[in-house]
Amino acid sequence: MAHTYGDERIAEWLRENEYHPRSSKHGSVSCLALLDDLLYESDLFREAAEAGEIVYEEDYTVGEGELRWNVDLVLGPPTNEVETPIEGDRQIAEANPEEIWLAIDAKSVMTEHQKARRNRQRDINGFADIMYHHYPGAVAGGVLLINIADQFRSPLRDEGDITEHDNIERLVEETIEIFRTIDRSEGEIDPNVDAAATVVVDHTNLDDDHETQLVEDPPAPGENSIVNYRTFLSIIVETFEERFLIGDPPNMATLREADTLRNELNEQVVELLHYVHEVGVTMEQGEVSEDSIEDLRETLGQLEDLVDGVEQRHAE
DNA sequence: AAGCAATGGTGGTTCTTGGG
DNA sequence: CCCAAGAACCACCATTGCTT
Repeated sequence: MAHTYGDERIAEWLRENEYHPRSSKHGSVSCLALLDDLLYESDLFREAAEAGEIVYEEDYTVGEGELRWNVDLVLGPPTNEVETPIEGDRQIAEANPEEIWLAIDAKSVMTEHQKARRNRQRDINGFADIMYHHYPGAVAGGVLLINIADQFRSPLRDEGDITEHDNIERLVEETIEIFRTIDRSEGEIDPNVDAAATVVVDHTNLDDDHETQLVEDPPAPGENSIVNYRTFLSIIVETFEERFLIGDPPNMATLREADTLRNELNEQVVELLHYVHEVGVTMEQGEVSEDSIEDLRETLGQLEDLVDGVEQRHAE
């Protein structure tokens, strides 16, 4: 039986269900469909999943406080020694992961594109940044559902209040462009997203004969665009395989440590600059105080200590 | 198992601001 | 005065934990 890819499966779901902005259903559907795509496309991943070496979890909370994020789908090695059995026809177990190796956030822009797209762009960037902070090296991807229907009924608005979009093609085109041009990590381990997909659908949310369709013609991204769903999928598969399934996975503990150390260095340099400035000002006034010299000297010493720490830890 | 209130995430909507 | 962009708000959904 032929495999149905995630973009088509989202469209199928929308064809049979009503879209509700406050529901997490559509996001869940697209994430699980993507999970099936990964299992289908990557032999290495499927084998690891079948062997119980990788599990998945939906709606996973990363970090805490300000740096908290609810991730729609995460993949990683399981926490407990006890192997969770694989249930259902999906060849991967659902369990709590020990580390996060791959994280997917699903977002949608169904109406009010003008305003919503900037918010979603911010979400995707924030998501990638937080993932990098807690799980440096984890592959981060975003799936963005974009509606191109020129009419849309929002369940949040008053009955009969149908949103009409003239110039919807231009809006969708610009929205895709925003997600095409957000910064990517391009194989590096950095606070950017590894890949993002834009899935264009024609969905009115009206109970009429206008059937929901997956849109693949322009302005929907073509196969050679990095926001095309299938291209997105291959970038995710390639990055994920190379980083976690071939050879030794990166040591996240070391990466996290390096990140805090780098941040400390940065902070110390900023402080140093501040005191350099202070000394400069007092020199202009012709009255260099012993205090400001001492502040500068002290900060310099602290920076030196940090550098020593780096050397001890990392020099061979 | 069923009912219920509390809670938090979500994406659209409204309000505010700023530039022309 | 108008429009676009950003911030703040809000109504609803799903989930959880508790009680019956």
